[in-house]
Amino acid sequence: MSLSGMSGETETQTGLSEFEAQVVEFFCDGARLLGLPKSIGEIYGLLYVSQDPLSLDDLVKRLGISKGSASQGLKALRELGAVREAKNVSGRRIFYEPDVELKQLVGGFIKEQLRPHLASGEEKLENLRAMVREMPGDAKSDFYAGRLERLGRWSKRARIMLPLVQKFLGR
Amino acid sequence: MSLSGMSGETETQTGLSEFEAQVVEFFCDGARLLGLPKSIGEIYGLLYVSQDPLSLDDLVKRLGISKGSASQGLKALRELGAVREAKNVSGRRIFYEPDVELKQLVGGFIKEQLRPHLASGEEKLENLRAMVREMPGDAKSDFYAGRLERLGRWSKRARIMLPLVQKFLGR
DNA sequence: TTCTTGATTCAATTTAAATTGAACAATGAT
DNA sequence: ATCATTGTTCAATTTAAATTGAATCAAGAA
Repeated sequence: MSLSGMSGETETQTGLSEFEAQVVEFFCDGARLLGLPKSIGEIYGLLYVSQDPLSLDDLVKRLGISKGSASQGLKALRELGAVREAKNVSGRRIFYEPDVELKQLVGGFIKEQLRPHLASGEEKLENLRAMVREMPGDAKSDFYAGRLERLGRWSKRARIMLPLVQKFLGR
Repeated sequence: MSLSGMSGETETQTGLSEFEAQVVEFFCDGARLLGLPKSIGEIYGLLYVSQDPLSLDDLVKRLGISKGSASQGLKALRELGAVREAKNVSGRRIFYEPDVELKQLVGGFIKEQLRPHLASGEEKLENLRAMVREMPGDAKSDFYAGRLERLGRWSKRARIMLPLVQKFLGR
């Protein structure tokens, strides 16, 4: 409990209060868990704990990260639908605020991170099936076919599961 | 379609057939998706595509990985409950086979990977709540309290969700 | 138009994670 | 007991990923 003046903080301040730092760390852990770079967790975390939208420059100054990181992180977060531009009062500088609806966050993550991987997996699985079809029908190819069938069931489960998860978490 | 002799393969062979290689790669992708090292995907993948249990040495030779990697990878897979020792006919060498029940795999992953992280998150969240309680009750601390409340809801959702996912995927 | 400020890009660097392999333990055979 | 074989550990290395920052681009302002 120190860095941030307890009173009139402008948005030009530097560093984080103890509380802010801990929230940021909390989201870092979250990012890791999801396989995202920690800078993304930091950025989202600071936006999450801030009452007012922040600019790229604010993020750079307060988190002590580079402009490059901040820009790339914000880009990723926009693509995930986890942040949006706040409607802009002042000049041409863009301010960001977090989307705090779990529903959106989960939806974006599934759409941007999970689905593509699952789709490429499906593809590879189909290739494997084709390879087994080419094989002479012996005991081994039967074994392979069985294994692939099982993989197909896993994959199907995943496809059914995702919308359910999404539905459950939305609202 | 080349490396593996189409006929009498002993378990001492080297390298992977095209089919095996593709299955192994499939599981590598899966491992990445789950945030696990690729060697773990390779090991599980090769076990998955093998009719007979394999020893650490088999894995080293066929995957071309080091003994260290194989040992550590098998350890992790055992802890996840993703592989088990096959009952041992021959000498003191240990042979492994995969657990191919999605239910077990998911259960192990949740128990070993997810739960610990979620638990530590809960802890940090509780710390944050304590910090807010210490704050003077002004507009900002109210804002913080609101944000934390929301985080608490996310966390609760996750706690409810996991058993459901597990139940759905098991059988 | 040029100048200034803000944002993006990407090659170079740094950091973190996974892998190696040599040394060490453990276990069984002789 | 010793020897031979198998498995583990962990410091050093390699590899992959994230971060930096200088160059570039874009958009108003003058």
